[in-house]
Amino acid sequence: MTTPEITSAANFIEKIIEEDNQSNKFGGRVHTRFPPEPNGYLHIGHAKSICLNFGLAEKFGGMANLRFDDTNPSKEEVEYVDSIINDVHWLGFDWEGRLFYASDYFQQLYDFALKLIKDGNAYVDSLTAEQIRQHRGTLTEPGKASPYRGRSVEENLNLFERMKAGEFKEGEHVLRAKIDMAAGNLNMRDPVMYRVIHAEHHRTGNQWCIYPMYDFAHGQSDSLERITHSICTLEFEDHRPLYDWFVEKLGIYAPQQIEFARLNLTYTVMSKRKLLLLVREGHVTGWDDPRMPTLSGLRRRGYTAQAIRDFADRIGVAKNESVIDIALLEYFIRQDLNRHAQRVMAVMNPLKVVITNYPEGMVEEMDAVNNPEDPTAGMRQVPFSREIYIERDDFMEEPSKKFFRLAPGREVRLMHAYYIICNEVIKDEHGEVIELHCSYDPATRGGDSPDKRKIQGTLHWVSVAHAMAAEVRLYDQLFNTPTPDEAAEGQDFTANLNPNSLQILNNVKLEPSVAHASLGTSYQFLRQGYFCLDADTTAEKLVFNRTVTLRDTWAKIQTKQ
RNA sequence: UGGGAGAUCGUCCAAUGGUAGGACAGCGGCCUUUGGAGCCGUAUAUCCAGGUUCGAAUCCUGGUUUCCCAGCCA
Repeated sequence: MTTPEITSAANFIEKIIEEDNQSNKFGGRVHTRFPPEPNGYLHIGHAKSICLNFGLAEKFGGMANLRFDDTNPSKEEVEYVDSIINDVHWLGFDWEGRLFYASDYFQQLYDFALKLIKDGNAYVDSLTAEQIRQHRGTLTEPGKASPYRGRSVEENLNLFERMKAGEFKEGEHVLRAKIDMAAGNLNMRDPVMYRVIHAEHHRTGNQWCIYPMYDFAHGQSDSLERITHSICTLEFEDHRPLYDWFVEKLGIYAPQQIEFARLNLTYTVMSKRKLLLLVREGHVTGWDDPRMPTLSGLRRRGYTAQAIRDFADRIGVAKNESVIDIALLEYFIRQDLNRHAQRVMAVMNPLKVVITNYPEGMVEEMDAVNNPEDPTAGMRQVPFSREIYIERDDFMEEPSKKFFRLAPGREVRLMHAYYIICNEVIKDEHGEVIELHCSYDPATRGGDSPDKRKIQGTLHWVSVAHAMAAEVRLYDQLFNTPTPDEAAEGQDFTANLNPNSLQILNNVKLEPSVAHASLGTSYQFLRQGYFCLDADTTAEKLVFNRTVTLRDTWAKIQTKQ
């Protein structure tokens, strides 16, 4: 990789770790983990967390685990497990065999619960969910004790064992921690530890019908794996006292939890719930729709792991809730692809040009540089002939002052080929331009003239006889507002969906060298942007996705006018 | 007086008592066989009010304001 090191200042988590190493808090160990719930596909927000956790381990010579928080069988599926494993790998991280599941610890967690019951720190409650909610109190008023709070250890043990044995229906009983119903922190008002769920678990099958709540599983899982720094997002800040309480009552190893602000991006949404809704309601074609902020979507769109990692490095880590401009992500994919993508000529919206003084039937193979940023990328040959396609937007019958492409009487350069002058404009009966008659200067072969005369415009082109047809999918932001979550009164975020987020071009002409395109390979379509071959490609039809446009100063000039 | 956490250029992130700096975005220019890339330059910020100090983004006091929490979700 030629990507230069992104050097950012130490973030606050690295500073904490440095201090911990100074004080020998964990004996110099650094052990993190990325703990997703397998209830959806990973998105770029997760990438931030993955890069953070695995990056920290790398930086401090420690380890990072991958652990699935699979405590709720009613929402979790193996499809998600597989995609998550694949995505973390794709990003370029390795858990070195330390792939764990919270469900690995179900027996241990059950034993922990038994201890808490025996010590009088947990009890079986038989209130309904609704009653529990009412007893919890409100943000400003304390809760009140459940009538079952005083059950004896024996009775609790008996009931809990029968919960486990499957004697009760869902909702009949739960196991609760006995803490403080008047706590200002609602998480401490006797939180539920276990609930009955009669559902098949993707790993433990029907072995269990009671499942630990996340709050009773997560901290202990970190403890069992001897995680040193349990990094999580801000909303778990007020769960930390609860995790600390469990660890203390259980007398087990105590990791240190550190919270950071999750990633938000303009023009997209970043919650699994909302992404799932987009998929379920058919607003996108699937989790890997190239407009989705999922890793599978970005990958299909043509984003590289390197670009995403560089992005994650650059945005930093802090506790300040922030929204990153999507332009920053685009900057990093352009940077990566500019250095690595082969250049190729593609005409999106073809306009036929006949070069009247070029011999009929003649074909020349023109030498073309594959990547001016990378001398090792070599050269290729592109066939040139009497009839070519150029971009319709590259011709203007009455050009404005700043337009320096083709126009009647004007000379432009055909990249890697010749200078041409437009002599005649052919129109159909509606006045629509359908063809241009031009003449070329044979002395300018290769795109350079002996007299060194100044040529303002350089156009890309494709030989009519050699052109390959393709479908090209142009993507725009999925939402038409930077903050789609802020929907108008009475509407939800789907009201902000951009109806024009996908535009399909069916008549794209490509130079023949792309015949060898393989899935996922990125090209720069000269002067237009970066594109990659899509999985929808068939033997009959090439399909390309536009990853991102090139920066376009002409477009900017136009919008200013 | 419910609990917890934040507030620095337009957007992110730095600066931990000593010249407020970087990136993206913007603007201007140079260069160019991609109106790409690259290069150079440039404007813009410490939530507010007091206080401590030779000196405050940083420390103290008091405000303002934003976010999170009342799932048997994670």
